Amino acid sequence: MKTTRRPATLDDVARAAGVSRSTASRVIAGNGFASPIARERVHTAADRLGYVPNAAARALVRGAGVRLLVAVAGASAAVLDDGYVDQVVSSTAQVCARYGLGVAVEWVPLDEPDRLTRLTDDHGVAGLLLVNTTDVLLGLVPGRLRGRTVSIGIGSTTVPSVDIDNGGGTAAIVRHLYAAGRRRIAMVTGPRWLSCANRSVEAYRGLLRDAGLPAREVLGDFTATRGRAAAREVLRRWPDTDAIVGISDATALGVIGALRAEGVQVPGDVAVTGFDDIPLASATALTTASHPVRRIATAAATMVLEQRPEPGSTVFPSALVLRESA
Amino acid sequence: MKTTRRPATLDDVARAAGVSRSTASRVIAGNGFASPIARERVHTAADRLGYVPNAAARALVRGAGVRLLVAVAGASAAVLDDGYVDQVVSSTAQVCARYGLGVAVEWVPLDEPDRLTRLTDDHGVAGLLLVNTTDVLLGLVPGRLRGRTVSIGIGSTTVPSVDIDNGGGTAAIVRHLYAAGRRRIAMVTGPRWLSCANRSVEAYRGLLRDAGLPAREVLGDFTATRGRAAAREVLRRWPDTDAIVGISDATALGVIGALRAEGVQVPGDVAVTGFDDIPLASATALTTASHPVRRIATAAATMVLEQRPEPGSTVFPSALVLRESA
DNA sequence: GATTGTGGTGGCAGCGCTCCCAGGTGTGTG
DNA sequence: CACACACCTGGGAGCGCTGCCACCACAATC
Repeated sequence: MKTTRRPATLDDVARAAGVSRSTASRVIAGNGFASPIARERVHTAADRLGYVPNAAARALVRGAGVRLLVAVAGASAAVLDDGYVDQVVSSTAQVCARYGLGVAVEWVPLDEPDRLTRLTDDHGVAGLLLVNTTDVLLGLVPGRLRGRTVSIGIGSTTVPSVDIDNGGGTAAIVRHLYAAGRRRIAMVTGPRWLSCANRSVEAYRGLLRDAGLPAREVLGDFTATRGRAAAREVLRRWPDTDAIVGISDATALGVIGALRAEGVQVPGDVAVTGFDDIPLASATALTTASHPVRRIATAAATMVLEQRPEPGSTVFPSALVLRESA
Repeated sequence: MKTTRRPATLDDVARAAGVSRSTASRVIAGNGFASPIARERVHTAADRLGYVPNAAARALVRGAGVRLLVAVAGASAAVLDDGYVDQVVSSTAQVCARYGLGVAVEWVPLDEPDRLTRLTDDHGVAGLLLVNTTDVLLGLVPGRLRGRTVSIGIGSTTVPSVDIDNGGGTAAIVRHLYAAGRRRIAMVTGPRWLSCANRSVEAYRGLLRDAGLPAREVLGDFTATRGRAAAREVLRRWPDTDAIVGISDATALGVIGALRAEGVQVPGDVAVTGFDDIPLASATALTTASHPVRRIATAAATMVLEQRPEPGSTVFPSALVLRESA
């Protein structure tokens, strides 16, 4: 047993394997030539010594940085205290663990995009994950991080993205409502600056237009509070509405609360749908569309860490989840 | 504007300030002597150049590590995909961001505690946050990380901890049930190996003993599924039960589901309570006790990063949240 | 005037790693 | 048999930073 708690270094491994540090490095890092014999001996020695590469030293010499930054755009710092962001960060931290890296989260105020520049000037940043980002922010990604940046939810030509198929999910929902005989379908949308929200809205508009039905849109912001207010507005402007499509489950839950408070039956008088399939949705029997946040975040983080983001958008399908609210 | 994207180094700052690198280091790191004049000039130069210390280099020379490890003990890797762990990791990542560090999460299987040793042998680990840990695990924390380790939820003499006052929260719940006239109070407990769960159980036992009432305990595991089964067991063993205390909100929600399926009125026939006050609790009108996970995790992470964990336990109060289920 | 501080400073080694470069040893071609 | 061209290897520099050490100036003490 080793009595010294000093962790094994590459030198220790090289010595144990009877090769030079250079050769050991080549084998461990996996680039450059190395004979099968050398490879074998280095790996054996490394295993025996329980060798783990020193992330700091590696990052220093490679100029690579040592942590992945999750930058979340939003109106206030409160966006960070959110179940969605929690899942993104936590999944990312699981992936990072396998690479000897860590994750940090920071908020980028919508009205102060330069904050991103300051955050990425730190050469400790090995990669960038953009959440709820905007075109402005996308343009601010420094060259150093090009090829090490992935956006979640918002695509662009310069930065690859991983997305949920908001359009497809929303389309499935609207089609379901139509098939169930609903014809006066309203929607509580998301903030206009978020393109992923707009994809849902466009799917809704497209389907209604194809069916020759008018769109009934009220601006929302993903929250239940805003959903409540929006529901009342829908009722006031279009009293004959028989279905409300929520941009998110939280929105839909707010809508349902407001409707029931007004004595409107759900789904009897008005069907209500959400998006995301959060745990609360199954408990409240909300019809919604799935949103595999963990898988999306894991895919995005892996792209960044493997340093080969797939250009363009990688889109995960969203499945219709039928429950009682619609 | 700087055209080269190379970030400023300490050498650049020292040169701009007209001092040696040593002096600049002393000023920036804040230890050792430095004249007010030197201090002033270094800070000015650093600001002007937008200098950010290279976390990797600093960690390398200090032998300090570059990320905080959140180690979660549990039966399966699925413990990581959990809202509670998400919040801990995400809050920690917020704190870490301020220190130029990152977070990684790893699962430590209950039947393979040695995994922790392998994880902490990595000298990239700057600090350790133990979640749902056990005495065995607490004993496995290496000397190198002593003083840089905090446990969340489980205390010990060797490792400082940050806790929620499970005992106090549960006591408040049981007292409330008693005050409401409930006298045949059962409890669905947590796994025996988790001391934070046991604190709740002991508070429950103590209060019932003081009131001269018998305890009615069924083993649970924090999940809704187990809560459902446990509720049926309570009904079978003690059909006259008029209140069930759940170890968690998920447990309580399972209990309620099972009771209603059996035609038992909640809270009419049987009052049910939870613990944690998750979002679902307010939506389902569950009486519970608050559990400020974010504040707890932030406090724990700060202790680790400041390298001065308060010895013993730091306990956050848990407040009774009255709703309709009890 | 010689000694002992005491606050302030720069030189320099070295943390663990990667990668360039010079120099092997073998196999195929002119 | 000389040459080219593989493949493979070890030496060594150096990434950016900290902290030890030697040094210097100046004031206080003997």
